[in-house]
Amino acid sequence: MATAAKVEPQRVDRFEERRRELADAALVTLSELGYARTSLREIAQNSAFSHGVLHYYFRDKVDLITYCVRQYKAACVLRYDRIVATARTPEGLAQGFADGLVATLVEDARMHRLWYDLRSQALFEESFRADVLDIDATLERMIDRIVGRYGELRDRPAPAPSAMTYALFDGLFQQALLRHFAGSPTAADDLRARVLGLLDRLFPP
Amino acid sequence: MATAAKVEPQRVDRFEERRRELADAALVTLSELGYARTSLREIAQNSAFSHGVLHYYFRDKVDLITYCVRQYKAACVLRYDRIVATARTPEGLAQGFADGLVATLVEDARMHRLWYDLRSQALFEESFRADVLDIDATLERMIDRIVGRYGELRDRPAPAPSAMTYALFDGLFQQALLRHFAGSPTAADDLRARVLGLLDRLFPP
DNA sequence: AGTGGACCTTGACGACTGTCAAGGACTTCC
DNA sequence: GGAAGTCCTTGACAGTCGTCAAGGTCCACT
Repeated sequence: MATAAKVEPQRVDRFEERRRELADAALVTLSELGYARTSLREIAQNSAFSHGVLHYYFRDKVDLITYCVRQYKAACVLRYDRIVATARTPEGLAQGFADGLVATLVEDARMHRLWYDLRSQALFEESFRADVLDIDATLERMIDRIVGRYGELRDRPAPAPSAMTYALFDGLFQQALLRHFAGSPTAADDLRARVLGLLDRLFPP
Repeated sequence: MATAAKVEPQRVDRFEERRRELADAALVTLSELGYARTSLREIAQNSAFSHGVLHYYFRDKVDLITYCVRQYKAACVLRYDRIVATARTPEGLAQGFADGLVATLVEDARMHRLWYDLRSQALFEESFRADVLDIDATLERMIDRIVGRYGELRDRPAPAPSAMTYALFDGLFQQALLRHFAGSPTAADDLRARVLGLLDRLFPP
């Protein structure tokens, strides 16, 4: 039908747009309170709508949070691929990578504590596990692109499986995040130094 | 008084003993359900007592969980210090360390997912932060003793700040834990290989 | 024997949760 | 202009939560 072809996609777009809008609001609340203490009413209160609307756009709470996690992923990887694309020397890439992590630590601290919270939840609730593993794999590939490119610039092969490299950098970042929230003033600088140090160790002279 | 000197310590002991007993039961439930879904009634149901008794021995829920976290710490470090004490060669220490981590991964998986859960909570709730940081420091020192001893056996100085070494091994372990719960059959073997690989990189030839 | 205190259970409270049905407001189309 | 459908609000539901007070039971001591 002529009308269906015109109306349908528009409706879907508006529907999807609202979902994204609500998920954005939910992410703000979630990153503020954490998974355990975030209620649907609290999410709605930090949005322009009332609590009932959440069940109009999402099947249930798990559906909403799963959608949020997916949305979070999309915004997560963008920063670093630009660094990879623009770097011309290994030193420049290393600096850009370390600075990027530090910037993430400072600017997106709340969002990342939510990520670690949800990843911990995935250890208990199976409903989150698939999405969490998917995001984790995306982050792993991102780290792998950076480390791989760094190796290229220094004419070296990949030093270790990507899962291992990812785990190492993730460990550094997570510790820095904890220290950051604990009020340590050196958390950011320590992170930068350790990221550069780890890169050195992965590609010894 | 003669009676006070005899009765007081006994009462304190019984009181402390019950607290430990209840904390043990709480840890079982917590490691099963995670922080977000564990209620005081559920804890009591998995113990020999009713839910009201928890407020006889603990001020409130935070007091209980804080006590649990402290108790968890004590049991946490024992395994590895024995490994350090008995190892005579660097290869033996490395093997013992890697095997110990793998054993922890398999046997104490539930307990350790609780640890990561609570550490994530500490990023949100300030009431947990002090205890979590304390446990984290204890684990860091444990890793430092292992790596330091390994360096001794190979006549090398410490390769990095203990906080960095701890973060790296913790990253490896946490990834292995996620894979373990996701059902990956190679999680344990991968962890072993990566721990040994990381030790090698920390002390390059 | 009986009294005081430690220990534990029971039941209730107000608050909060996810979920959903009923219905109003508003737009779109015939 | 009225009908249909979209979008959102409101209010209620059945549970569950942490907390606490009232009151038991049991033991030790006088």
